[in-house]
Amino acid sequence: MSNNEIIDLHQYANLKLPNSSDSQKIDISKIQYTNMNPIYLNTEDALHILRHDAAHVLAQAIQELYSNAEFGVGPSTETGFFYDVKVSDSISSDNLEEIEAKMREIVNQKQRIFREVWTYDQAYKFFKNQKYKLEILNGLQKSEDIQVYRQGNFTDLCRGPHSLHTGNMGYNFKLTGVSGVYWKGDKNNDQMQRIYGTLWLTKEDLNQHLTFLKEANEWDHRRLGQNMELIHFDSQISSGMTFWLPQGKLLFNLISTYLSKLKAEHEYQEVSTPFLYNKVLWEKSGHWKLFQDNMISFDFDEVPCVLKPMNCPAHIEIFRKMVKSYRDLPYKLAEFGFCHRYEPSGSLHGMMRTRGFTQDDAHIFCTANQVEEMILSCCNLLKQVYTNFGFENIKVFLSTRPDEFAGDISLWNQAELALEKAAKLANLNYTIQPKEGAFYGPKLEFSICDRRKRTWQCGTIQLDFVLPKSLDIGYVTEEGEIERPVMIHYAILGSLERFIAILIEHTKGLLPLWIAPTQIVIATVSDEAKNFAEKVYSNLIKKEVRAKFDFTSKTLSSKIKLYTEKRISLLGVIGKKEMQSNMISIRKISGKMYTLTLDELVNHFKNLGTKSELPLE
RNA sequence: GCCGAUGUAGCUCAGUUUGGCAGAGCAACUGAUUCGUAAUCAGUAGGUCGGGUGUUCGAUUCACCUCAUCGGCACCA
Repeated sequence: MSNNEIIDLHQYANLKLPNSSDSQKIDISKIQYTNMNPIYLNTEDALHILRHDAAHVLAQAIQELYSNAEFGVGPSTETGFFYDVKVSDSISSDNLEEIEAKMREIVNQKQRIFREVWTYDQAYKFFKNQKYKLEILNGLQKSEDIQVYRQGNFTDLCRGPHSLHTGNMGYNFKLTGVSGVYWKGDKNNDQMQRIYGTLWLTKEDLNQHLTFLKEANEWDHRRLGQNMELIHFDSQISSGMTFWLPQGKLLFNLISTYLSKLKAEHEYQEVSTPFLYNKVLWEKSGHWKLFQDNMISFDFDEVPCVLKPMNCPAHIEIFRKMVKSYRDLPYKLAEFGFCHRYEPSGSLHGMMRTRGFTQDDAHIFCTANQVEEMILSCCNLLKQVYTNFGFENIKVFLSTRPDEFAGDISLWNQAELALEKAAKLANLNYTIQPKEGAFYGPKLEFSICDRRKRTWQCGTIQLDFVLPKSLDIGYVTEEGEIERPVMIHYAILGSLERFIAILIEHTKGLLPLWIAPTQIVIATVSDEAKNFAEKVYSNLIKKEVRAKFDFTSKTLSSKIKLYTEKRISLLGVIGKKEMQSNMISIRKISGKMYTLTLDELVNHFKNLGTKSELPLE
């Protein structure tokens, strides 16, 4: 065995170890092993083992520093590791340095990591003061061998694998944070603290990751949206709500107009419905029972009222008024509906999670026979929109029946099958999320990641056999019978606020030109160019190019800096040179330069379509 | 809602350790400058130090409460 092999041979070889009432200290050098692939230090394969080592070293350090620490679980993660602990005085982020120093000490000591196999009773006795470890033991069979790993004074119930000593994990790690968690993720359980760390094979990888975290801050939509003068938040006067500044509202309108047009092409009819409703409606629909904590409600004129958290019951109301016969189906409604939800304070997050947001909502009322075709067309339209916005990597989830649901199971099964079939026909690469569906039906969810790689649900297609029944709507069939329509809830972007936030983060503020609220700024080099610049600007405006101007006496350099910070893609520079040649110098934010006539420039904008870039090349 | 951190000028942030007149840069405003691809110069103005209560001769600073934000957790029709 070479020195830099770190494989935990027992784990990988699946060796049969003797049952014994005594703990077995296994010395690897005495084990015969064949047919095993060794894992070497400094390989990707080793990384998750080393991160798991780091979790144990973290726990060991905490055990030494906090005598009364109780431990939960401590796995490796995609970028590092964490350990859940409970100590009598809580651990603050100020304590991390001290813990990290202790960890480095343990790494330095290269403590041998032993794998041991105990009996259930032995383990039970050993962990008698470790409440959470005992709970884990309770979940195991009494006849099972219990595997533990031990290094120094620290022994942990663990499936492994681990490397051979605490030195292998190296020093390329950093504790990154502390957060509160519930034991087993259940809010009814004890509150514990999770200490997070990140660990990499090389110093460069570590620094790269830390830089990534730092840069994620820079491209945060809250910061960028403010620099770009799109949005404003004032949490003291309206927490969890967006103030759209003029440029932001323009962006919002450009996106919603694009969607309106597209939906009209697909025979959706746009409607607008009230914000405020009598609570009775939501009691009937079933929402009140399940979501009253998240609905904003109050008495108004002595009537119990609710601000709509969604648009479906309102669209059902329109269906009731407008649709009588099977001839009217499928009936497709669309609305940019502003919804209010009382989101928990800790979940608010810029425009990603707000208490007031605009759903690009749509509902299709159809017959059972039309369902598949409708869902398929929903999937295809959705794909087209995401592609136009430049999102290629969207995550698709199929969420199935939750424990708390309405309606009967056979309808649910039918609905889940229909969604799955359509997803396959649309070539969607989806993952099933068991029990994550809405109470009234299963759903396809379309999620995108933000700059920090957090996933946010945007689009959704939900099948619903329940609301048409609870709110009692029907249509007359060919045979003259009354039948309930099937309802499909359909949002392409989901919340416009959330989608725009993600778009800002993805593009680092460089919005695709076809929806950039300001497409170009015309800037003068000096006052003598002002007349020509004015002419250029007014011509662009006449041709509906979203241009702005800057004829101030600031230097060109300072203008470039200013509009780079505002994330304006194109700067039209006009000075003496341009005046004389009757040309416009275009500077892309990247620094690339072009010289065009006014007509050429206008034509480029005219031919833009939904392309992100001007075809300047 | 929970754990931890944070809240000072429009924005980014010092100052609080040890209580004693509220600080800087950028932005804004005024004036000068007419400049060629990421910051021209000078001047002026701008803050109840998130809010409340307490301790104190005196609180931005200390204590308690509260609101909000950030990183996570939980929740997300």
